[in-house]
Amino acid sequence: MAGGRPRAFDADAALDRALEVFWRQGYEGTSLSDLTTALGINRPSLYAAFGNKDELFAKALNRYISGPGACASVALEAPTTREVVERMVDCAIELTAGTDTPSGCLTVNSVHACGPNSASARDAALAYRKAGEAALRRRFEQASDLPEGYEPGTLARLVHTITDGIAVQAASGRTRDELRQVADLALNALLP
Amino acid sequence: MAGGRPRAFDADAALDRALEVFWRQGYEGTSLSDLTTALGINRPSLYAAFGNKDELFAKALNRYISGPGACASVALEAPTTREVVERMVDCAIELTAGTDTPSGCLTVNSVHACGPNSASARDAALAYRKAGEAALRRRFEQASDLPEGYEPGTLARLVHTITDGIAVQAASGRTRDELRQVADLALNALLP
DNA sequence: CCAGTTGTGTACCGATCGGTATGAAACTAG
DNA sequence: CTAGTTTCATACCGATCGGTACACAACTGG
Repeated sequence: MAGGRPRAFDADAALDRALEVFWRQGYEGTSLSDLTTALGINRPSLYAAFGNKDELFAKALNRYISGPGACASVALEAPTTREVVERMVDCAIELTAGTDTPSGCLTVNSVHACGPNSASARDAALAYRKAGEAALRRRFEQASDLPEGYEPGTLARLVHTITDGIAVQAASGRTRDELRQVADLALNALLP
Repeated sequence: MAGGRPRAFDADAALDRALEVFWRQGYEGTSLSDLTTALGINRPSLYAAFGNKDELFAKALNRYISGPGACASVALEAPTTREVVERMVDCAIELTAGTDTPSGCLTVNSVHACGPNSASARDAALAYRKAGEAALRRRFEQASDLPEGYEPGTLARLVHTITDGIAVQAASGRTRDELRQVADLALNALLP
């Protein structure tokens, strides 16, 4: 049992770069050549380290959720309903309209990859989205300060709808400050 | 001056089918082979009638805006601010979660086509989106019943954000009835 | 009939797609 | 050193991509 030739690149850093490419160009808009040039490695190394394109996307999506997108699950820990929603929306704005990262949301983008060869990427994104919304609903179900007439499931869906909308707006070029105004208006109307 | 061989297909009906394919699969997810089989014509006929893939997409997008998406501009004619928003949101739900048409919104989908060869499709979608939002803002600017503290531009952006979110939710599989509940909650909070 | 024009069908173009075979290079264990 | 193992680099695979050349069919005006 010997350990062969050491790999000449940092797999973690490479995955980060893959995430950035998928985030900017989407699953369908990213080719293997785009990936190999961005990662600075050649094709066989990519396949040996990450599997095929679908698996690499799945790993990048994983990193997206647990890295820059982690604020969404952290937001659930806020004490009040209002603060949960507030942090959730703030997270969406920073994530999708931040200046250091591509515009838009990777999961929202991937939902719209509906070509015949994109089913696996789309399904992976849908699974994360579904789980995220279920967690938000559970958080509201356990809340004691939910305003009268607000159903947990419906509120969760509305918040998710708004953060999705923010992602689309960010992908359309809307700036962070513009989205903050929109978010303030929505928040003050929804949970005054 | 003679009129050559008559074309063997209905160009209008073909364009409708092209729209449906782009709507369901997105610009990047739709190949020329998908189009020719869906339209029932062969490649040279498609190119002679509609130009290249980009031009066909532009024409399909045009038809989308002036056909099923026309409810968005009709909504602006409603008498009150509340009704404008109400119809706008209803339009988004019917358009993106209707049972006779593909799920999701073509312009929202196309914004997420950000591969290197999709710039023209993306730009066309962005132009329509920008124009639609400007029209909504102008409608609110001329409104006399705008609630106090509501800025026309911000409200227009929020409504657009919500309709975008609805489109994403519809593309994710959410049903029309679920979206109606979400829309009701949002509307009652925003314009009680 | 003929000439001119326009659409149709087939068969093809170079480029790129995702994915891989192959052999040399770089390491570890003995 | 050698044997075994893993990675790297090149070069390639069939399939599909968007787009087109070309010959023939179907029409109109004379």
